[in-house]
Amino acid sequence: MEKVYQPKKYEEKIYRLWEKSGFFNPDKLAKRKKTYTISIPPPNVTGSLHMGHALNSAIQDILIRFYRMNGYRTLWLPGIDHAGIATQNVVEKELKKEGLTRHQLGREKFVERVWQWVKQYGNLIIEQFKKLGCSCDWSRQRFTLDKEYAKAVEFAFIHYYKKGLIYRGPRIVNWCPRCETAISDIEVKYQETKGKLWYIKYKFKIQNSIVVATTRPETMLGDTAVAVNPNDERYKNLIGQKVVLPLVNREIPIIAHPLVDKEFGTGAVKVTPAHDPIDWQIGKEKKLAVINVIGPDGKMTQEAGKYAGLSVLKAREMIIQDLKNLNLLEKEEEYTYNIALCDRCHTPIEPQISTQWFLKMKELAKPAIEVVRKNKIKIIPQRYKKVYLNWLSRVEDWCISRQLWWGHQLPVWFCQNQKEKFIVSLKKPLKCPFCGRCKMQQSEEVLDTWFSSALWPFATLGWPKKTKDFKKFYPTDFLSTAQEILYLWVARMVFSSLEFTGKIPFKSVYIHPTVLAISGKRMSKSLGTGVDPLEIGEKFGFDAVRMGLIYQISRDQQAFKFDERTILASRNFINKLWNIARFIKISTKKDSKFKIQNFQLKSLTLFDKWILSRINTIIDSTTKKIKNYQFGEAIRELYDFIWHEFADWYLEISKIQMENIKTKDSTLFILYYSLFNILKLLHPFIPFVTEVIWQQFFAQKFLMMENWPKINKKFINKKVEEDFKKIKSLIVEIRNWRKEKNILPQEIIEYQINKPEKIFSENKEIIEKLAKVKLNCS
RNA sequence: GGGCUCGUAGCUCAGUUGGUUAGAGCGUUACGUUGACAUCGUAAAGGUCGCCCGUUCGAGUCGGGCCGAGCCCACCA
Repeated sequence: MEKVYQPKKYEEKIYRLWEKSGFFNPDKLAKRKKTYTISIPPPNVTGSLHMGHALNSAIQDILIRFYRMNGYRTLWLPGIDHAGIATQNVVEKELKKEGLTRHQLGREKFVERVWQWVKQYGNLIIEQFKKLGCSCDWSRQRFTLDKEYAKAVEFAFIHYYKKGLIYRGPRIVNWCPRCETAISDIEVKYQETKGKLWYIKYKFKIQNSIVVATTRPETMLGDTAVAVNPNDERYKNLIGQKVVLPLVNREIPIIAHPLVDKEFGTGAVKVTPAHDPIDWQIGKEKKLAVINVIGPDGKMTQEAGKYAGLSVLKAREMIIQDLKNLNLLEKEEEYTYNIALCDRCHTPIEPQISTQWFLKMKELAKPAIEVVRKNKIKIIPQRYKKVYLNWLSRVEDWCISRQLWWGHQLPVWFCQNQKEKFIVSLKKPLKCPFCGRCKMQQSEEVLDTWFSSALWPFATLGWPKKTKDFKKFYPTDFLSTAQEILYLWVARMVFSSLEFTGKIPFKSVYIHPTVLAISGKRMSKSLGTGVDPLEIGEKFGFDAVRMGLIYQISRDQQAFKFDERTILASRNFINKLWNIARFIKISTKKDSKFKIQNFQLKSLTLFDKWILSRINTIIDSTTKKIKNYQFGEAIRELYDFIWHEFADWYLEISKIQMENIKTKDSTLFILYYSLFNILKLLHPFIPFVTEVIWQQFFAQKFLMMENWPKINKKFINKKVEEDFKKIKSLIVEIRNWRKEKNILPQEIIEYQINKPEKIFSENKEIIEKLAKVKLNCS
């Protein structure tokens, strides 16, 4: 064994050995009865390992390794998400470098390109998981667009449709007039912009007027109401009356709606259901007409009358001028607001009405609420339970269609002659049931990525087929994830699972803390605040990355600032562990007659009894802490114990005890006993180095497959621990005395222990020697 | 705007039912290459536990208020 542990020399080698052993695969553990299953939250295929992944996979691997050592048949099922929008964007950017757009390529060719990209780069993150030591069963790896998985997705869609839970209808979407596509909320970026707020008079038929404030006067052409807050005293008596829309001369009603803010502008707001999400919602509730005045190309439509064909900005200019001329513009103010931009091309978003597919949520949400309310699924930390329940209890219907090319195409077939007629079917119908002659065409749309990942925990096990895996490993035991996808993903898995399997998808959900930059800001590439776990791993080893991250989490915290110094501290600790093992190995070599198997516990010293008691206490608390998901607490306790009790004290004591023939063998035995238990306790946290050390002692065996230590209660002895504390303070006393008298360590001048306790007199020799060891300053 | 979290040593953080002298790592200072380890050891300096009020024999810990930092969600005419 070298003086310094070199992770680079061992980590890859050990991982290959593990993989070769086959023990990541539960089929190799078939004799075991109890199972423990985790489905990995599938990273995006475009993804690269970031701190969140590193932390999350460390957590999952700790549990998998812990339960594997506890005799469970463990399955950690890995996989990757096709991540619709994200992936499509990446490939589009690639194309752009070649001067191509996806439209030039055509759908089929484009999708082919994406697959190529996936094959080339899609496995990068998997390799990175391996670097971290994740003991996933790679033979069961899944991708959300695999053929089998795609079937499950279509099956789910058809099931919902047949049950009447899926419907088609108009909805307002974020529309990018440059890309000419609807984009998702995630793709919309908000940017603070200085603009103007215009106050426009809408006149009543006879006299007076009501003034509305807007940043987008051009949309007024599509106004179908003016809304005020129902509790606004100023306008109460106007509700129900009509005003004349300027320039257009259409009569529109004044309505009341709680979404209107009394404080904003004049407290009266124009309602344009066709071009604003909130207005759309108000319009839906109040059954207002929807008038489209801006087309998909960003130009004014025929409905805009004399402004038709103008760009939005040009129309705005003219309208302001016209209003001024009519003396209908009361005033204009400087105003700063968040403008919605397309993430890709920075064009302002034009909300547009389009036809989309929806999943009715009300009925599905009910059981998903129940299982969490009744703690059938436990959410940790508990406070997220409220967040989950809150969201589900007022969830709206889920828009599941996306106008993208990369994803699961809807299993919906349209008649070519009667464009609005369609059937829902797994296979392409041979004959069109509507016109009887056309070749039916599949819907061009794809499903929201989350629709497929909602099926993840069971679809990865072969559902809807009743596979052996599904029967054996479902429901899964544990899901660990980041807080921001509690609704996007977790809630959706819960109701999907209840609907399709009748079971909960997992027993516990653990929301891990967010890893922030040391500045306290979110880690993000675009902010330049990201820290790359791979770089740090190359520098300090991946055990250290795992341990350093875990070291920083505690109880119910929601975030922590990533501190590289904990990785350094972990690296140092790992080296300390290495040298503890090295010391024990060297000590054994000196005594070639020693055989651990032959040894029996007898004639133990106080110090032996003390460390035995401590180790068994630690076994107990580490076990409990891992079971309770207190990973940070567990590793911090192990760190303190191993360094500051076992190494600082027992190892020093053992050197003295091994000089004495009477205590030599028992001391060596205790050293072994301690080391082996320590290695086992640490293995889930730092699997590589513990395995490397283990193999220094047992070349043919895997620590990964060893039994988790069992607490031996008869070793726990509080009296001994108390006695040891007393001895410790006596040693400090002696040390200080020697220091005062300026006695060098090698000088044999004895301290007169003038205390009557037996433990002092009985251990006089060791105490005095220890005091010398601890006195190493001049 | 809604929800949530945090404020303890120069920095990053522990401190589980309120109870002696508030801990660790890094950093700083001094000393030390003692056969496991300098990725180490021994020690030292460094804290009115954000501020105010309350409950209590007793508060870093419980309650209320204030100030400050940040996370998540929603996104505003």
